[in-house]
Amino acid sequence: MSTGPTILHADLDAFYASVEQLLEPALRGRPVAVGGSARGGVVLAASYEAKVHGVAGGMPGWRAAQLCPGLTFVRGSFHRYQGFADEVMRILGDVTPLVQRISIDEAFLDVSGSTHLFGPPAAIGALIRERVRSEVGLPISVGAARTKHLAKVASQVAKPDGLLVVEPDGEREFLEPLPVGLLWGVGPVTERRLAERGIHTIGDLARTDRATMERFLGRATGSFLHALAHNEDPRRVATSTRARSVGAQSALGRRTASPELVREVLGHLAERVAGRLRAKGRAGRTVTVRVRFPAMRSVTRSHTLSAPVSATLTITEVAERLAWQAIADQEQRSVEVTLLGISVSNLTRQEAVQLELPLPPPDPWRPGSPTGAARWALDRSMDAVRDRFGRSAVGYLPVTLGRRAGVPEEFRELAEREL
DNA sequence: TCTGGGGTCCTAGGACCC
DNA sequence: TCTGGGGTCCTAGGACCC
Repeated sequence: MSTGPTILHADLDAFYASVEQLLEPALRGRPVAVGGSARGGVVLAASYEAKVHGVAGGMPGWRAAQLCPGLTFVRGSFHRYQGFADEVMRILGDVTPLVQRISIDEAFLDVSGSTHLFGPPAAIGALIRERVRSEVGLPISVGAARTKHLAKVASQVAKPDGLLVVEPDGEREFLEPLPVGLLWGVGPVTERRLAERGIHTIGDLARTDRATMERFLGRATGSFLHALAHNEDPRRVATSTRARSVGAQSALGRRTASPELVREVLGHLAERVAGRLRAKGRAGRTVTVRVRFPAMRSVTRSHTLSAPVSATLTITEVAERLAWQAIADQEQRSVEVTLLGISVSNLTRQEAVQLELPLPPPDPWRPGSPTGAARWALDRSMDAVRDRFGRSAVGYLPVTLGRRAGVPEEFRELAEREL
């Protein structure tokens, strides 16, 4: 049992934007936004030169342009990112087999068994950074500490392009002055709630009694943060858990919710979701639909079926019914929607012979449509055609969807990729 | 000028069961 | 006379992360 700072957190800096600067030398040293434009859309990633002006991921493009004159918008080379990230992960794997990848561009490493080969954690961190820089060409920050959580905080503090080792006897001193927002699980809302009580730093948080925190943050969050502020690491960062849901959504701009639009969008989303479920050999009992209205007001409606489903048409039908429930609840004659989404949860393994039950009697059940196993078999054969000839080769819906708001197809494909 | 897409987890109320 | 207590599932909303 090691007591040294043997957990490393390695995190590529402004990953998408750094790749763009690597691919296009003219962008180096300049503020870059991946995604969006000065007229609209959303920024998916920003280079550090843009971040110093306040540009951040998730920000509307027009706002980013306002904050940072001279910002260059690039569309994004989404088909390239996975390869660069995989290269980096391969380098991490050279240091230790104990690598836990937690997203496309970051991973935890347990290097307790590697120090006899590569030296102390600080040397290992430096080696990783040097190799990633020289062999891939990207900046990466590394934090080292006794626990995963603390290592992650350290890498955030080390950014950009830095290395920070927190020695065990310096942990309290390190955490004390840091803003609470650096803790995993403290977002803007929690940060504001804490600030209202005069709690700004992790030190402030550690001095607050647990009961108070649980009262205004909820039991789980309160006790969790209490433990973190005292540098206990109660939550295991989950290792390779199975997906609990599969979903897809699509921003639409601002469109009137016509039957044609709803059917077409939900049909495409169901095709994506159901296809991914079948590819994983899974199916789910709960179908959830999200409908977003102007001003970011969104509602969800869900329905749990008696048996798991993964057939495109079945998911489409349930989703359509749920979406109209949500829209009808708005009590307006003409309803505008800005986003539709479908998610399937309550997942189980898809058995070879699928018993996809018809919906209960009150549901609109199309008399002529193939049911249950027949639908699933039909989907499987269309999956096979798509595997050979591409996604658009065959489907239930004509690809007539007009120009929609939203991100390039390659971004969705990157996002839905398994790590 | 009007906000992406993929997820996870927590909370709270109600239904239902024993 | 007038209503326990615990557990589980479902639904809806929301915070958060990358």
